[in-house]
Amino acid sequence: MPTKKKPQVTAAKKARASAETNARASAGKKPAAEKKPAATAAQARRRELLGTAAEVFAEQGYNATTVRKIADHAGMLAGSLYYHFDSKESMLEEILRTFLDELWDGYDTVLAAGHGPRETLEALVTESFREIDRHRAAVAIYQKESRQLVAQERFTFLADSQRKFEKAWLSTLERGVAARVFRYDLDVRLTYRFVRDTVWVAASWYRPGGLHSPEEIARQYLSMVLDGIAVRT
Amino acid sequence: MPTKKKPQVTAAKKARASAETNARASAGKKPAAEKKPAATAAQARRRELLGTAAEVFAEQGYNATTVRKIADHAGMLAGSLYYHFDSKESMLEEILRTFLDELWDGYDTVLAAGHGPRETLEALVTESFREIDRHRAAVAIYQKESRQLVAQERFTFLADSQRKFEKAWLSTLERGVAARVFRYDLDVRLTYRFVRDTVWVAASWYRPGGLHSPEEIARQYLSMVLDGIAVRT
Amino acid sequence: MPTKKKPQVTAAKKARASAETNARASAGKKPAAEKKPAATAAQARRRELLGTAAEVFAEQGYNATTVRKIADHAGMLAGSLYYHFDSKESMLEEILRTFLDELWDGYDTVLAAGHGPRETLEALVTESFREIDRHRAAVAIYQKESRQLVAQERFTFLADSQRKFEKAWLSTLERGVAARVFRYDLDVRLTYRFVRDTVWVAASWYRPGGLHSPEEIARQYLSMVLDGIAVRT
Amino acid sequence: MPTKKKPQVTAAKKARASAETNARASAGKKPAAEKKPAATAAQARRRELLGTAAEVFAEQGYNATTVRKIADHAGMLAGSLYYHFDSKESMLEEILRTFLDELWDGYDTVLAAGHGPRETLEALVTESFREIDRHRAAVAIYQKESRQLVAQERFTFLADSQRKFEKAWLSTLERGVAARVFRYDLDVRLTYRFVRDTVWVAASWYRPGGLHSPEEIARQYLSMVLDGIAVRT
DNA sequence: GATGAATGAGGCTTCATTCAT
DNA sequence: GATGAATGAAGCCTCATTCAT
Repeated sequence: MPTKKKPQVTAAKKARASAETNARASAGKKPAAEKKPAATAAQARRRELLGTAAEVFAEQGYNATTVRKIADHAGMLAGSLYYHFDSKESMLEEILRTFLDELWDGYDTVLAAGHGPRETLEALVTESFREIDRHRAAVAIYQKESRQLVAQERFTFLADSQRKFEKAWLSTLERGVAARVFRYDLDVRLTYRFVRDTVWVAASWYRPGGLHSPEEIARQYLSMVLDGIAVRT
Repeated sequence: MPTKKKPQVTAAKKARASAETNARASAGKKPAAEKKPAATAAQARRRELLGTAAEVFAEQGYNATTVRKIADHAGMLAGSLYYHFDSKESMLEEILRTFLDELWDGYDTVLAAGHGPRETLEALVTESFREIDRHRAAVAIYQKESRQLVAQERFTFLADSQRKFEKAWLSTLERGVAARVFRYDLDVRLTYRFVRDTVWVAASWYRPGGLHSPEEIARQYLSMVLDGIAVRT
Repeated sequence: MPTKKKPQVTAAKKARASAETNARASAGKKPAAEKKPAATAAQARRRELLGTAAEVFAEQGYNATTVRKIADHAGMLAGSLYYHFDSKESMLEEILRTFLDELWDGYDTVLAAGHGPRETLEALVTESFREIDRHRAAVAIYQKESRQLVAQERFTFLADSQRKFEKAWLSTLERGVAARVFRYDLDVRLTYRFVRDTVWVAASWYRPGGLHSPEEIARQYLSMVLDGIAVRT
Repeated sequence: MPTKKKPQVTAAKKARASAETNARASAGKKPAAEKKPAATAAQARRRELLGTAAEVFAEQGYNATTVRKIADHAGMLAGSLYYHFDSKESMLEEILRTFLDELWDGYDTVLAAGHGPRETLEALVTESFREIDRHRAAVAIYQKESRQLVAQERFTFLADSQRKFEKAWLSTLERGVAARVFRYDLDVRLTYRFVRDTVWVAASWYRPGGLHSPEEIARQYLSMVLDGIAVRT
């Protein structure tokens, strides 16, 4: 993986420029309207393509997904994707980054709310299922590929997120044990893995628009995780 | 596989013959005992190579694993693997088949024992962790790749196993609910997925020879699954 | 061939579309005439490459011809051929199919003309030498490889052609014997082989643009086949 | 094709030694008997293997024939063939040399007999069909592969033979034309090719032990070649 | 924005050949 | 004489990527 030499201003610039695009254009008042049609159209296409790519990555696995398959799904030729993106890998990166950004928006809000440990855990689980609902493909990709990816420089942000994630959960669990809200005899690290996996693996079978809303699934999961499946005697 | 005519036939034969070979070993005499060492050595090499391959597949993912990487780990050249196996895919198949065969040996014994639902569930979970202990790599591969593989004719045995698996678990859970051993308000299918994932995902982080024995991990998992992590109020 | 989804589809389509393309060219106007150049250019390239491939196959034998050799002759890299064709084998198939299609165009015309047996034989031989002139490489390939190829599903069309071919010749010879135009003491099958080989083997030494036109060679061959090389006594 | 460095005395020596072997062994009288059992057995095995190889080469083509296929037909493993022969190519060479040696034994006898041109031609054709009968596989191989092979140093003996062959036939034909035994209006080179091909291609369909003896087929071929297939008017 | 054609690296597989046993 | 295991070169094919149009 030699570092890129070609500027490739086109795609990369556009991506980052698009956010500011909103602000820029002729110093307008009502900032939301009029001015971004061009940039927004490009942005929309970009998002659309990333959605398609995510779907295919999730379905077939990143390595098994050829750029051609993505292009097919998007109704264009493989080469054309390179007008929009630097590389297959950069698509993957953007998909995962976008997902994690949104995930942490939600998590940070929850963690900042100052709930008790049980409420925090409930809120985190519920938030997680909401993310699965919104970013099913990205979550599935994350589950399957992140272990391999973290080793690459480009994807170290995954490791950062994982660390933050672990910290949030562990501290919540520890707070709960200390507060005698959670059982004192738990191996906290084991429990962490248990809850974490339990939640995220759901992305592998969850289909948005199914029978249960994310909140409902969260409720049931929480019921099992908190109270167990055995009848209380 | 009617196309090939390679020594694989020989090898495959040996593979199947090996069970008896081992059995006869203890029976001291010398009834044609001389020819086994060769067959057994071949068997051993085969198993060794499959073990290596499984390790690499689990580590890097099947698609991302090149035949050369496997060969490197085995200390030989890529082409040499083809003396022992038909293809990369056939290695994968044999790894998964061997694992599932052993898994079902254990499961079938449990299911045939006529335990009550809770004991059955406990025994299945314990058995599962034992399999994870013994076939960690194969389990990890199974987790990551089986969804893509089932579509291929060659791997339909995965689907068969999945069906059997689902049936065993669902019926155990249903028996438990009927017997009021498990909570009546559970969505059984959801619970099935919950328990299933809960157990198998462990393969992604479990390292044999670590602090906890499989039985101990099983006990803790069961404790969480059955009684929940919340303090009983 | 349901596996592939490559541009070959496009290419193949073009190939079939090309006949009409050529026809329309002379009709001066401009009814959507702009899109053809592309299609025709692709067609031309395809034909060019097949011609190159046929040359090399004929020269070195199909098996001994590496994809790289073809690419070298075409001034490109081996992998680039796969933009135009599915596989080495599919090139061979297209070469032979194209040849046989044209061959049967000619033969069918001859056979439908209602000539007497001697005239039919003369016309078939002449037509054959014309085909050798036009498709020298394909004929040579056909001679050398068809026996091995017919066994493959993909090349059963060769067997069909062979059957049709045999029927046409045998019936012509039989008609001739019945009409006392050909000697009654001939073993018809042996004669069939004799004439058939006599004609087609010429492809192995014939060089188009040489001293003799195909028609002239045909005349000499016919003279030998019909009247023998001995002086009449 | 780097020149061999390894002595490989074994196989090569044996082959050449075998002829003298007869003479050697304990200065015997009646030279034919007793003494060669060992050498002869080896010789026989060698011949047997070459026969097998020739069969497979003829059936599948030299390039498409793997050493393993030959070994399979011979009931041994691929590596074992290298005890008997230096290489796949040396097997091919020996097959062709043996065939050509015998062919020229026959031809030389015919040519030295001082027959007239027509009788010579008849004798050569008959002799050819006898060789086809005896060496069908070798003839078929020769037909299919010789063009590619002559370019290689090792197979220049093929070119020598071809030259001799052409000379023998051309001079016979020319003698015949001069003697007004053959038609004066023939293109002699064309006729040469015609007759040559006509005869040898028969190897591609001839099956020894069929309905017709080689002599009978020769008679029919000669009848066609000399007198033509048309009724004389 | 997109297409069509090509590149170049690399992947899986085959195969003639070697050699210790 | 033969086997079993391995080597190393080469073959076919795939795929991310580039670029002129």
